[in-house]
Amino acid sequence: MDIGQRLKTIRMERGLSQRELATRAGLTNGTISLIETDKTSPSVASLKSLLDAIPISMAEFFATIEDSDTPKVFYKAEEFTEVSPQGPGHVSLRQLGNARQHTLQVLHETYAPGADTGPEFLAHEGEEAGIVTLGQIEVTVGEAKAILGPGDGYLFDSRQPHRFRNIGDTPCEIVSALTPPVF
Amino acid sequence: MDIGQRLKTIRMERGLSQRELATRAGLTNGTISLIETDKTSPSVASLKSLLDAIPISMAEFFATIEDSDTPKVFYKAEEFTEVSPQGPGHVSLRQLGNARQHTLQVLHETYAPGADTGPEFLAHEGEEAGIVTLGQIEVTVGEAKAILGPGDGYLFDSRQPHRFRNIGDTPCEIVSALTPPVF
DNA sequence: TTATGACGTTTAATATAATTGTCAATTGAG
DNA sequence: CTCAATTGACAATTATATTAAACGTCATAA
Repeated sequence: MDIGQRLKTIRMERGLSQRELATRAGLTNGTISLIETDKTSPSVASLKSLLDAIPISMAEFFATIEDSDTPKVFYKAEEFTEVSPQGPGHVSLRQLGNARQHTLQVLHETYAPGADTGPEFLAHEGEEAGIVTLGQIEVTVGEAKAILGPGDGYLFDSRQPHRFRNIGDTPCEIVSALTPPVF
Repeated sequence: MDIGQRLKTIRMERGLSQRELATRAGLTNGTISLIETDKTSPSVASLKSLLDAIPISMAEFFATIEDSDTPKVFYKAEEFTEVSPQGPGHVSLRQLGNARQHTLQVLHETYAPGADTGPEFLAHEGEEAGIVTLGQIEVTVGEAKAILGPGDGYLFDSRQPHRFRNIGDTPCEIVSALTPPVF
């Protein structure tokens, strides 16, 4: 994100010193120094004060920092967002991009040893497919059941009840795709 | 601004509980409660974590909260932004709206007793006018000098050197307009 | 009824942001 | 050059956000 660099750039553009901006915003120059050098993460109240004094809106401030005009295509591993209902516990579901803006949802799933999507079977509209990249997992779809390893895959109508269980003693990773997105 | 209400609304729309969102974001449910009830102002780092877990971008979050589609027309007194270089000390210059987006700049100026824009005369492009609403002030424009009271006004080419001094013992308020904006 | 679980809130302890005072480096004037 | 003023950064203190654990409420089920 680099809030600090962004703030510094705007402040310089307007020809303001840290002290000048500070007095306008009702803060101190020290605070601005810490923010600009990324030694602290300001409260939104503090940041709002600073932006009001420049002046520039919060939306503008963050717009140029994160949303580029060109749609985002590439994602680093750490940019994936965890969408597992219980957080990254036994089962981790790391989503690629913001599925709400697309018709396709891709997940990087990790099942800890013993992890289980639960005895109550999942079921929802659409199609679902995936390929195992690490470890082993037992997949149940309707009446069918299989144990899949690296390189193996699955593809089914999501309206069929399904369940995933890591019955091994090592973590299992799957790259999966859903359409339309569930979350 | 009401960050709390905004966060709560979005969270509810996605059908998330405070605890669920907290674990996803790596924070605690208590923190979210405090934020949503406006009992604390989160750091931008914390807010980012929450929004990433929803997920929604910072720009989106603040866009609907402050920038309405219809341009802003009305401003409360406390929404004015202080643009005095030294902050609200002797001289307070409170700007109406964001002049950078307009060709007209309106200020609510307050001069403390003895306040002075300085012996070095100001000069810049454009026109400048104002009406005194409270107290008295000595205005010098070029060779001309006058003492103005409530109801009195001035209008001149800003390229002429000018200076404002409150020579009374009560504060002086002026509503002034500049075009184009100076700041 | 009692128990159980999920929910949002509150409180005391802790981690972190913000202030204060100071510093060295830079800039401009004499 | 020297001197004074201004800048951005830093260390120590103060203020505040965040945590962890509790609470009270509301459901649902035994």
